[in-house]
Amino acid sequence: MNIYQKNNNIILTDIHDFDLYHIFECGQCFRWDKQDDDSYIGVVANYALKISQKDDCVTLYDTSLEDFENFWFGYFDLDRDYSEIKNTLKKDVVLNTAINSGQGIRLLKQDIWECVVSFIISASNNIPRIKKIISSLCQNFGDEFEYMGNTYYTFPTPQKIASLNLEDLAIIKAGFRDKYILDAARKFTSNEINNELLENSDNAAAKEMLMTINGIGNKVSDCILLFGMSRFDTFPVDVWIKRIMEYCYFDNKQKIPDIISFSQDKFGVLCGFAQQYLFFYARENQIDAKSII
DNA sequence: CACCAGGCAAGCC
DNA sequence: GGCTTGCATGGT
Repeated sequence: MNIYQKNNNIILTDIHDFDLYHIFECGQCFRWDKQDDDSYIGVVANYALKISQKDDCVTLYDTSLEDFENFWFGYFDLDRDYSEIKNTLKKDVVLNTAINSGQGIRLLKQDIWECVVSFIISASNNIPRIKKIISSLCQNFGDEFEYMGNTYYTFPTPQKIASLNLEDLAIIKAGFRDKYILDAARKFTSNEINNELLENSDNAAAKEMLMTINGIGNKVSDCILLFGMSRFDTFPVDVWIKRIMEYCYFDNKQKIPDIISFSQDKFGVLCGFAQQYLFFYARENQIDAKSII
């Protein structure tokens, strides 16, 4: 990969294992929106970014080299060799197919708190509505800033959300999840839970801590570990993953804990990456209940 | 063809 | 089994 600065843009050439559609549509994030010209605009931390791609050339618009090196490089996980990961996983025939479908997936380095709230909202919900609720949360309670002539909003802090009540939060139409969001904010502001405590815990202890929050169970806590804490040995199982695993490996119904232990045995420290390739493959090919015998 | 009723969607309690 | 909300779906 080569990095150039041109006008106010950062241009990456000869980039591999990187595809905007694969990265943003594999279920890990909710604040990136595809534009009519196939570029994406998203908000991360206190940055907004427009990013486009043509083959092995990627452009980050109106961004300094400093911000790229200090922030976006890490966010897009550009220091990791995905070719090596894919070569290992491709030894499995199912993963080989899944990787051919979403070869450009990368695991984004996301914020723990944002993952906590986002995946609470994801429970029993669909992606367009998840995105709508999160967007409304930010617009109503985040801080406003400008980028390329448009207004964007940061993700509200635990302190900001903890200062709200259920009536305030009703405006985002999260439904029964609003009380869970408040509980999460209270536990993060009281430091009953915080990033440092989580990062100093092993997977089991971190999950246990997260699951003291109302609205966070096994699946949501696994998503927080994988997407917010880089715990790549976790394998979140939602209905899509359950279906594709049953369809490709078992040919019948399975219990979720059995699917998890099967995957952790099979993919080891790479099972978080495997999960993303499988999720994208399942969604792209609409592997649904009808596909299962 | 418009309209409505019932089902259901990245789970959790 | 219930939970909020919004929406695609099929029936009227």
